[in-house]
Amino acid sequence: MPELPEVERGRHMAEIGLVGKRIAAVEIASDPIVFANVEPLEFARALEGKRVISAKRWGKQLWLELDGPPHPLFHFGMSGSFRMQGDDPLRLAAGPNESTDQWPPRFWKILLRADDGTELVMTDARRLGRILLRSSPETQPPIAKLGFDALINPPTSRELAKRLAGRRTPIKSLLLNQSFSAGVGNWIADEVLFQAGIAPTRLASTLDTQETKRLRAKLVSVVRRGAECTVSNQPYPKHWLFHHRWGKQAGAKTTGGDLIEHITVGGRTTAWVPSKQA
DNA sequence: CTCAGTGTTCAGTG
DNA sequence: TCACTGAACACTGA
Repeated sequence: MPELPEVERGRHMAEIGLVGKRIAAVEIASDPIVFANVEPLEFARALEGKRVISAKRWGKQLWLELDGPPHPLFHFGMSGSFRMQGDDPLRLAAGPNESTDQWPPRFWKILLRADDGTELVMTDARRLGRILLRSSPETQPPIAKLGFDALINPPTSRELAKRLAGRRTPIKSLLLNQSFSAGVGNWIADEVLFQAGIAPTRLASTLDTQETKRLRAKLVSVVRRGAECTVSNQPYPKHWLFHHRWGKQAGAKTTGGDLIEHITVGGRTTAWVPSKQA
């Protein structure tokens, strides 16, 4: 699930559920992969009793700023999400396997209980997610290595043009590079390029001024609208490629009736509309 | 049983 | 050293 909008949803959930409260208890699932060999007891002890000052996000990284270090940093990998008891009426944050009728839900990795009883968990079925502690999250890797976040500090078209110059890689690959544009994942890259009318295989350095302007505008609008929809449990706009791109269906078409083709770019399945993207 | 998959890392290449 | 590529990772569900 988690590209920038889904992670923003997690941040929002943590903001509503935890910010301003004290962490009364922490439960850690035994998982040396997701916790990268941090001792469960040590991890729990680092958080218990601390007050949550804010919930922050950069790209796909999400962290809680506590009233003292260290601060917990979450990455959702391919299948992670935050869940809160009683939240999520439309189950958008839950995969079909993550039934909401058990608590903590299947595949839970960490449970944070606030001093008012609110409980928030991170689940991760595929275990490609990570939970770390950082003394100063924003100045340390992995966050320190990330590029711009299209929701927080998008570049101007002029700046974007500079960063595109000399990059001999398909524009889609560059968009997926987190040190270039943090938070962009596979379907967002495809959606942005579709709406901007740029073929995913185009070498980044070959985009002209108009294309760069469109790319910049769509990067910002897709990410912003995507986050708004995901946070508020609303579906994405009906004209988005998103609704038609899954499953590699032969003959799949956009809302506008244009044929969708599936190829591989940068090692990832890529949906695009040849008649609209040059 | 096989395979794809909303992500990242790392060894290998040029 | 840098930019880039592709396999590997781990697991579920179709």
